[in-house]
This record gives sequence, C-alpha cells and structure tokens, in this order.
Amino acid sequence: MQWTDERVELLKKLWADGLSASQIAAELGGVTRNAVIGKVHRLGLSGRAKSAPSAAPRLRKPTAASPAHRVSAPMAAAATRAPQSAAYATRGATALAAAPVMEARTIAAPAPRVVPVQLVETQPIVCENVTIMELRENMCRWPLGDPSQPDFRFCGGRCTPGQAYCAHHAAIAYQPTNDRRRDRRPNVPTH
DNA sequence: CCCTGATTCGC
DNA sequence: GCGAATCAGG
Repeated sequence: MQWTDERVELLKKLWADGLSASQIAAELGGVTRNAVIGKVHRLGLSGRAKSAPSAAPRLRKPTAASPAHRVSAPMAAAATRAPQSAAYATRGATALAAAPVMEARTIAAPAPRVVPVQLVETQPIVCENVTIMELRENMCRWPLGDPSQPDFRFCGGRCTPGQAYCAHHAAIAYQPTNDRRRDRRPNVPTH
C-alpha cells in the first residue's frame, strides 16, 4: 500500500478527529497502526490537541542488538497483524469499513437485530452496543440494527483478535447448513 | 490482558 | 520515506 494523496488526506482528517492510530489504520486498510503513527510523525502532525504532556525526551534504545530484527518475509509481520485489514473495503462506505466481511446477501439475510437467544449458552449474551468508533480488533463485529441509522451498533463482545464475532455470534454466523458443504463430516460418530 | 502514541533504524 | 520492533505508559 502506498500513501496516496487521498489516503494522506483521510489520515489527516481522522487523526484530527481524534481517532487512534489503530482505528485509522483499520479505516484506511492495508496499513498497521505503526505505519499510521510513523506517517503522522513524518507529516509533523503528532501531538494532536492533547494536554501535550509531550516533551518527555525518550531515552535511546539501549539494547539495540536485536539480531533477527525483522522477519525475513516482508509481509509476514503485516500479515499476522492485519489479516482483516485486507478485507476492509477501502472504497465506498467509509463508515462501514470496519464492518465484518460480508456479502450483501449476508447483510440482508440474517437480520441480526433480533438476536435469537434460543441457543444454549453458558452465559447470557452481553452486547455492549458499541459504535464503530469503539470497535476494537478483539470486539465482536456483529451488527445491531440498521447500518443506515445513527443508532447502528456492533455487539462489541469479546472475541479473539482476528475473529469477527464473539463466541455467541460466531455460532450463529457460522452455522453449517447441512445441505451445503457435504464434504464435511456431518457429525462425529462417537465420542 | 487490552490498549495508546513515540522512537529507532534497517530497508 | 516507510514501517516493524520496541519502548513507555494508561
């Protein structure tokens, strides 16, 4: 990915809006938060409108050394860090950039608004109803409500980073449809 | 643990 | 210039 004028502009805007580096990275897609921070500094627009605790001259990295400083494969690190970033659509609805990777069909179909709590779960489903701004990598991206409405939220429940949904919503989202995928073992015979 | 920005320095 | 690795902290 490269820092095109448009991406730089968006970066500036989002940074000025107070988004965190990781949030901006997610919005932009194809970059890590490190890249964003690095760019921000290079653009000389760090600091933002904070109480500027700043100053705090950083000590040089004492150890250095670091033999295997970097992974051999250039993209390896980025890949592990941002497997989902590539999935984000940079183009189009910016506000939905962090939405789970789903086809239009999927968006229309599940109508997750009314979450069926019929499934047996050990714990009650806890949807934190977070906004896109509050979404983190380890938060469930299960949409709640109408994406076109201002009250649109995401579940926000805990999930392992890289996973789209929390355990509960993953169970809903990834229900095998039996008649599809027959190449998969229908069920485990015994034990 | 999760996260934040800041810095260094090989590329 | 770029950004991963690292640091320092909340």
